[in-house]
Amino acid sequence: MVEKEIENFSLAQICRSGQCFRMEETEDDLFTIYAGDRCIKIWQNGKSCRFYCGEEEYDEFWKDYFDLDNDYSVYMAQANPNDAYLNRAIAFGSGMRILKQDLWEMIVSFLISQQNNIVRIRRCIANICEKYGEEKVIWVPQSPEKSRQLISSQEENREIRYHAFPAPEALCGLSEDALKECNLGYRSKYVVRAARSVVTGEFDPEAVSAMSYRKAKEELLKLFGVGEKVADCICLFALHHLQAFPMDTHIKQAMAEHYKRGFPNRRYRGFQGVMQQYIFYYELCGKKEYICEGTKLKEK
DNA sequence: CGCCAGGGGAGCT
DNA sequence: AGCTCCCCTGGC
Repeated sequence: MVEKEIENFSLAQICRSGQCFRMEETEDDLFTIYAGDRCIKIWQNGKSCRFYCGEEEYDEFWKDYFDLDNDYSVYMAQANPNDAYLNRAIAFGSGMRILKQDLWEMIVSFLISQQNNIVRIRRCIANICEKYGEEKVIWVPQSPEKSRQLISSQEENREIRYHAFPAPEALCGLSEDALKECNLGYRSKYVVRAARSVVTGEFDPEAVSAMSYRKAKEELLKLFGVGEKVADCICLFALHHLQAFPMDTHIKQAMAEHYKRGFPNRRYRGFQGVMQQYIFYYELCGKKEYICEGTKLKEK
């Protein structure tokens, strides 16, 4: 059990931001996050966070995963004071983080994301995890009420079974259409071929992780089904290349409306991706009329 | 049934 | 860079 006070960190916002498809608010203020073969429950009320894991796991994995050593107020403060739109977006998503997710998982997730909506992307990923991911077990407090108290004895805990994200080896032997059963549609062959590329060594995640943004993107673009936008999403959400600026339909729309002369890349050199994420989240969730209920947003 | 949109991509010019 | 065509599912 790890207790922290964290500034500019909102699991609710990250959850809705579309960079992570295996994260949900299970109960009020209680989040469940799956990452690779891990799973964690986190309770958050404002700045107060309670990670249901040991100090060791927090230090060696989750702290880095959520980019918690990085001070995002530095990025936010860089916004041009005359750019009212960007400042609105930043204020709306002030708890945003760019996660450091698993490379293989992000390749598959964003291959699936193309011509697809977020609800269905989540379902597709849940399907392939359930069918091809290794079964895992963790222990969590048995009820939301109890989760609000500190619990150390394991008898009071309850086991949770879940499925890890499938390894490339679990998918490389499938026929190209096999994942249509998981609702992937024509994207099935992209995922199967990507798995083969990894298993044959043609695409080496370790090596790509060590590359610069340019080189990594170049390698990613070699994968069948990976184009500009998907490559940039992977660079941003797995490799933490904060200069990557994925141009999806929402962002294109925002650019056309608010940055007719192009996004000021000079000004935000090196962290355009962070600004992109504030804008994306604002376009996705900030436009409709919402009622705020704690960390939850309800459509009016 | 048709139509279209959902965080595109490949393969051309 | 811009165009066409391709691809699949879900909602109306």
